[in-house]
Amino acid sequence: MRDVAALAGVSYKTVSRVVNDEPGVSPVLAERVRLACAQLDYHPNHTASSLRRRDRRTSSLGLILEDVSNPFSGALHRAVEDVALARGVTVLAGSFDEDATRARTLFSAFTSRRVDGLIVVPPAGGDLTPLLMEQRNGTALVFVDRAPGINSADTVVSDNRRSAARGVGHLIRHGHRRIGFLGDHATLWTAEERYQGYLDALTAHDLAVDPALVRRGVRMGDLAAQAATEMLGSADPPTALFTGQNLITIGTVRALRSLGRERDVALVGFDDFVLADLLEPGVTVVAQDPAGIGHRAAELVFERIDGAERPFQLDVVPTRLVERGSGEILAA
Amino acid sequence: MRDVAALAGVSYKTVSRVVNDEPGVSPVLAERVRLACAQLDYHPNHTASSLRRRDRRTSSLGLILEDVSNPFSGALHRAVEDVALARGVTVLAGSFDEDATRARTLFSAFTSRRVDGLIVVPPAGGDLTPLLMEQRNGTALVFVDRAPGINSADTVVSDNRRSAARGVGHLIRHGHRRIGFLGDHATLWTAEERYQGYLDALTAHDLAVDPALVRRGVRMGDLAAQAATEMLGSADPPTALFTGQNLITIGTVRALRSLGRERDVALVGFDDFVLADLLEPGVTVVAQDPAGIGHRAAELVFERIDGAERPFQLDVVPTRLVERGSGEILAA
DNA sequence: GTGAAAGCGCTAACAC
DNA sequence: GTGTTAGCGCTTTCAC
Repeated sequence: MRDVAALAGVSYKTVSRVVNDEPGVSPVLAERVRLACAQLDYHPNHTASSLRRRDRRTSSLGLILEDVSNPFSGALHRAVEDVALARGVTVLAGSFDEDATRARTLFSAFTSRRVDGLIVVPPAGGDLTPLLMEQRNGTALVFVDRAPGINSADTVVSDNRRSAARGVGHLIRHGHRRIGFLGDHATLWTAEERYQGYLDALTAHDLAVDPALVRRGVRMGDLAAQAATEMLGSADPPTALFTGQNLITIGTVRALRSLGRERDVALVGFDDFVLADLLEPGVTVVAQDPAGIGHRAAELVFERIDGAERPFQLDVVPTRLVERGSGEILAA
Repeated sequence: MRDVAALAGVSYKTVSRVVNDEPGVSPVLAERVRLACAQLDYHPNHTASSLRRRDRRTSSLGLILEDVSNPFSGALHRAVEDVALARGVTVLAGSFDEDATRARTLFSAFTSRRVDGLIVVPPAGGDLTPLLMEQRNGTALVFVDRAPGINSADTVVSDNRRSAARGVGHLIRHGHRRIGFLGDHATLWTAEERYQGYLDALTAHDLAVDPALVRRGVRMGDLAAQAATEMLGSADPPTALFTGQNLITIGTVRALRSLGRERDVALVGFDDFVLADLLEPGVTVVAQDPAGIGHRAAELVFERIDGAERPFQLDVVPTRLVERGSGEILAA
């Protein structure tokens, strides 16, 4: 920048004014400065500028996701990016991979870079204190996908419990009385919510909960397939299955296939997946809206960055029940 | 940091030494400093430190992808992240969405933040000059997925041409003589390479190229479906199809389904997709290795950051032919 | 309208 | 071992 000033024959500060489009520079000088910038291939150092700036803004956002390579995270990431881009804000994203230590590493990488805001999928069993301290220090904070127990930051989640109940209700309405539940570990907030939704639906229809029809902690597709196979092979098997997650649904489809019962046992899955409609039968799902979640989270984080002072809010993003065939199989 | 120094009763510099684990601080003082850090909830400002540092390193990497929400980009991103994390490096990622302007925006956001290295999917028709200038200014640069015409940076790509030839050869070996090609626009480097591979395979087996069997620029699934339908409805239809991209493959599967010809017309697709094995028949594909590409690209970028001086190299990551049924349908 | 000087949080170089 | 001073690239404050 010094070189630019020298070449343009103006002062340091004038260059700064031109670069930042500040008013009060004569057009002649401004043009001379711009020329010098181009000649020297000058690029302003954003990091130095935000260091000195009064507001300390870095125009960057940290995004702590479960795994940038899974479709849910990807869609959420993309939505955040789009909102951020419109404001000239850059996104730092990372995967914590259900590992609280890795989440901490990401967190400190982001805060040491002084991001203006943080959008975080809270790791199960992770300690949120550092996040909340940063929030008090002025970093905008929004939780997504999972609601931490405490009401201490804006939070955006899917309507897990009611949507799960709706999915199970759908099966009940198709005549099923024995509905199996295959879900993720109870320690995962979303998994627990969806399980509660399953229970809600059963009780709402005066159906008893049979522990033999509940399998939790079967996130891996193989585990899910095995659990489904066992359940269907039992003395008093279910006529329908509700699966609480993507990979579990897919594992279950595989199991039904290899048992040759995919047209016989009804299935509703939580969370959509590509090609669910091309399978035979198509898989009925409760579809989440990850882009909607990301979009909303970005809006909230920017409201806070812009200084909004209001109580913390919990936003619940609606889901859609997508009927494709598997969920409409009638009870025998 | 000043406050920490004051509280610990030491100088500015001593704090810096402790924070950076520099040798030559007495354990007593070090402990006092660490205590003060904890008490004041002090977090070093990484951005200020890299400003002053001799090497100017920001320990950050820019990643310019087509779209963070597509599975290929996601897997690549994740692989880069993992290599970077192991070195304490943070990744900034963005989607250019096949829009050269958006790519430029990302580029300048990243360079103004002084990333140490840049991993870039070069946009079709985009101007690479700014990237190459940054490279000369000392930013490590690696191109991925598409090889720009020029040999002016390390590049990591899939073995597009030969893999496509292999896929088409697979169909020929199953007795097909009339093989349709459905691909993306010729302006896309990968699409062109795959088309050339298609031609290679035909010529290698002394088969004529019939322009009626070639449709390019059908990236949208609908377009692909329509093109496939038309081709199969023609007077002298193909007995097999080779599709040059993910979405095109899926669109084609839909078309075959609605024509009821999925067990009759052979299909090999370029690029794998989830559940390809659960369709009936399973879809045979040439599977790329996006994680492998990302991993290699990250290695190369860090080699350059570490000061490696060697000619620019072009790394070609192998693909796998995954036989699942659709590609093994024999010619009538 | 323009510029000089101070200082953001930190590290480099060198003195003690 | 430890502290002092200068300065990274920039914006602020305030004087002209």
